[in-house]
Amino acid sequence: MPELPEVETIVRGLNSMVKGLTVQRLPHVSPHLLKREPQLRQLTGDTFKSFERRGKYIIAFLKSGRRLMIHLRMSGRILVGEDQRRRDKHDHLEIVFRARSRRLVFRDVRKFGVIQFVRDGQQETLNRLGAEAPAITASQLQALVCKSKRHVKSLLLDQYVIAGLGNIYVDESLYRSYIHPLRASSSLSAKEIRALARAIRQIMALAIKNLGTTFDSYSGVNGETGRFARYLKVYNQNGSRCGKCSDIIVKIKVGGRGTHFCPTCQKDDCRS
DNA sequence: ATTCTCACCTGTTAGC
DNA sequence: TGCTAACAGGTGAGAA
Repeated sequence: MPELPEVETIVRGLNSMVKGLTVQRLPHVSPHLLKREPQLRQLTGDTFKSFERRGKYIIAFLKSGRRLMIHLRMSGRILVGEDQRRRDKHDHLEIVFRARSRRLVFRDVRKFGVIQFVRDGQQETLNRLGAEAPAITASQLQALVCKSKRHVKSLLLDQYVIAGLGNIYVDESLYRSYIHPLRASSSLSAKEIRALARAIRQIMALAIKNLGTTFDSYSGVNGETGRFARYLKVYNQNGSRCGKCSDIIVKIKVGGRGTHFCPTCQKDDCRS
């Protein structure tokens, strides 16, 4: 579910609502989270100093010196509110803080989300992540793209190439730069690479400014929904008309992911 | 070595 | 209307 702009919105919300709070108790921790992180209950008594984002990861810095790493995957959400709401069947972690009876809930319908302390293995994963999508430059992208024959869509989804892009923003970036999703990465011209890098930066900036994209379930920590859906040109727009050429937006599968594009604006005639 | 496919889990929706 | 299959914002293990 959440891509970089959504995670960025959540991290900002955590820094405004949870920073400085001390964990009083954990009224609820699901077994599947404890299986991944048996020491999760050690959060009790610790204090959240600050939150940062790296790619789609949330990193919480704790007073004890440890760091907690959260990945929301497809359906994970973090909600912060008063400590008296009813527990949802998909709530897997509840944190009650000492001050102001504030409560944090980790909710995740599909249970793909991961919460664990940062150890060597997790640090290695963070180290290997690619450049941050909102800051990607044409020369960085050039170096990444030229070595691979993979479909450009699949390459852009690879977090170890560029960190933060997901299915929505890859489709939107390719549309904005007139590139067909099935193009071989190494076939992109210098001009196309410049356009793509610029599109990625612009779309990330606009999406962050609009608090991300909400279709149904995503929201920030206070429940506020993202407004970027109104700017979508191709994602989920199959069947409607392209805003540039009036052709019909189509949907295909690339690397197992639904992929939306304009067959006229994003020509596939030079795939290799 | 790089790249592709599938499983992970639950809910919703499209199609018969 | 009801059943079933396919699909969903992501990623990693194992196969090719």
